[in-house]
Amino acid sequence: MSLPHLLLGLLSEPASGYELKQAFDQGLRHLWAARLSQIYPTLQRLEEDGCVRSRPEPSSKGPERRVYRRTAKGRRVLHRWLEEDPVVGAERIAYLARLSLMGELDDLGRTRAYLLQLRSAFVERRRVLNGVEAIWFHSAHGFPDAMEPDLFHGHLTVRAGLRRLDAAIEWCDECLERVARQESP
Amino acid sequence: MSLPHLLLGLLSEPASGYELKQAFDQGLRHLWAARLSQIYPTLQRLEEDGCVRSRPEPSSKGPERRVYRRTAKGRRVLHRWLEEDPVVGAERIAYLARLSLMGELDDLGRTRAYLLQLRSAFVERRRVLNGVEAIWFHSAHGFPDAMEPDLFHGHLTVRAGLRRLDAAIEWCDECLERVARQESP
DNA sequence: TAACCCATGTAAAAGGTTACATGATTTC
DNA sequence: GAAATCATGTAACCTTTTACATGGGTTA
Repeated sequence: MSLPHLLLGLLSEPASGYELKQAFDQGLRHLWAARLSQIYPTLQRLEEDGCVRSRPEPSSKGPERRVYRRTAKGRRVLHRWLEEDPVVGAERIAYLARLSLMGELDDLGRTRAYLLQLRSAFVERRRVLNGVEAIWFHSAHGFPDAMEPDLFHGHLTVRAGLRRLDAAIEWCDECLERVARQESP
Repeated sequence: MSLPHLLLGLLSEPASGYELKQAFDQGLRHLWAARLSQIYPTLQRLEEDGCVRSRPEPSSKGPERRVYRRTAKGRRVLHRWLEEDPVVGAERIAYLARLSLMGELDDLGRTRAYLLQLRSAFVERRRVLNGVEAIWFHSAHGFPDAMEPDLFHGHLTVRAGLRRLDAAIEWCDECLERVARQESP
């Protein structure tokens, strides 16, 4: 749906497929995911379309790398995509879809266990994202009100992640209380 | 990834493909989406696998319907899926992924417009979900602490949606303030 | 010397969207 | 008479996952 555009966006600096995968895992991992087996063919297609150009370069460690650079056309395609209106309401939240059908089991103990697992996963993710924000705080000039555009926008989405996780954890607590009330009225 | 399981979950009552689509649009629309062109073949595959059985039935209005029923095997498959551990961290949030790359445009006016569009979309969705919760309140026996299992679990996910939307709207406001400070320091 | 990281890919299958095709009934 | 709703599907295409395949260099 947008992997080619995301790759173009990450190619503000020249990078290999392997590095782009790492950029996904570091910068976008709470927003999107991509496997190497998807990234490599997508880069090839972007090159066929003239949005990137690549050339092999020797690597300090390991085999030769293929380094991709954004072309003028790639930049135009990226900007056109960035200027589109936001798409809201297409999210899929598998763990909630499953929860909403768990009445079928008629086992509130199982529901409680599920909610507790969700809660600890959220707490762990919040811990990690807090660490990410701390790195931002130490490394970004002008934090928080005079940052470089790339860092500023990246930081906005980190804040979104933290707020979502806080909300998710509070929701888990609300649910656990309601399960308790439902179990022993 | 789980459409067959979601359809099995929605088939607590016999239903046609068309009705299952409506159930998606009403009950799961803030968690998952599915098109009719995906639902019909998936039901056929579930029937081949012995998880549902179908028979044609006359319709009061319009053409003949094909009504599906869950089999004992379908029930077992569903329960096994419902007992799996929750999968967290696979969500894809396209509008945030795009925002995180919008530094490329170097145009805070565009960022502000994007955030305002997001905000009003969230406000509208919250309005709709509040309506859904009001229907729950009026129609569910024992609301909120002695509800039927299906309704109870469905309501938990409505609460999740409302909390997320509240968090998303607050986040938009935080971002808009930061954009303003970034623009005129 | 084993495990891990670097680095690139291909192939098959599954999941999902868009477009096409058809036709009856009800409501305005 | 037109538009919306009811109702079922197929075909082509795109996206994503899973599994397979290869091999050099670094570190414990």
